[in-house]
Amino acid sequence: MTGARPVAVLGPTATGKSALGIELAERLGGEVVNADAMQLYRGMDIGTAKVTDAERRGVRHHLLDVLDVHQTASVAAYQRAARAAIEELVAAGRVPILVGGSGLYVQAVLDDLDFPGTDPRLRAELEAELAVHGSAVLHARLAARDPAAAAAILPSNGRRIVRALEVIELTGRPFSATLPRPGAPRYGTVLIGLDVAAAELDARVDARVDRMFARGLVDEVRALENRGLREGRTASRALGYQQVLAAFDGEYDLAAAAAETARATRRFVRRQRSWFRRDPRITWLDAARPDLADAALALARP
RNA sequence: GCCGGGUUGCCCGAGCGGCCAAAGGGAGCUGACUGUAAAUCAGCCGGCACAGCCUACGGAGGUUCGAAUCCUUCACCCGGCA
Repeated sequence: MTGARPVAVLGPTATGKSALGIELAERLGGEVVNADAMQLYRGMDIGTAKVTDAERRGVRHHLLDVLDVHQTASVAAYQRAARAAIEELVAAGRVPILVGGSGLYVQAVLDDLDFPGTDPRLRAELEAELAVHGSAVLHARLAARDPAAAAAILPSNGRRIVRALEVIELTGRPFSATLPRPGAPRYGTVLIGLDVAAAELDARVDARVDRMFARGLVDEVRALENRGLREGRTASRALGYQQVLAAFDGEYDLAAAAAETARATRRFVRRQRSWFRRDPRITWLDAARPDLADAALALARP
């Protein structure tokens, strides 16, 4: 019983977060809580580089495989489930290790984000309006009802405008369109960021994509297609899956799908960096350093 | 060997005498981000001593007040004829 604080392992994809998470869990007497939006899905294994049973080495993982591909993921639901899992672990004297690269999901757990409700019908109406009239029209409406939100959301960002209008409609209150500045992390969590030099990460991404295809991503996608992958708003967009589906549709061949996946992943890495970069609570470690686990451990229990 | 088509910025590609540092796309870089977030969206993207200048549209030369755009020639690529 170490009594160590919860740890969050963050950073861009392909830096080895999963492996470090398992190592920390072993050495701290903890369990892993997934913070990766796509690994929530059952059957999305190869393309999300989900850790296998063997790789888990007996370490328990939470919030993996909790959604079917046709279901739409939701940060709010994730927030509830992840917090519940963490609180249970803490109560049981186990150390929660939050591992993942979905910035918003991580922040939803560790920061004071309250997600107002949602209403499928209202949402559908707004989306229909968006499709017909365009985002500028909706933005004008937002400007009239919530000037602050309108100022923070660009007129071209239809998705965010729709959600803002939905919240205002539902709650009668303004929409928080800006992220809260990071405060003290919930549970006293220690935030550890993993990153590697750009060239090295590019190489890792290429290798990972090659491995995905070599290990049967195409078959995995085909199987998931039968389980409603195409109907899934979230899952069908996942890197690799999206590209393989496009190849099935004849947009390009599988070789191009692989190349496209690698490219899209690199873009994704950039967005992940720009998300995590501004969080001053994160202590960054070079994922390539040989004593990575020890360094992380030293941060976890000073 | 002859005839025709082509060579544009990191890549693809438009331009066909001035309004061209050169449309558009991609790549790259930066940023926003509260219920699809591996999503959605934005800015930058030849250089500099930056309301101007320099370099640049395969190479060299020429016509013109002015050329990526016209002419000559050389190189390479593609198609047709020998």
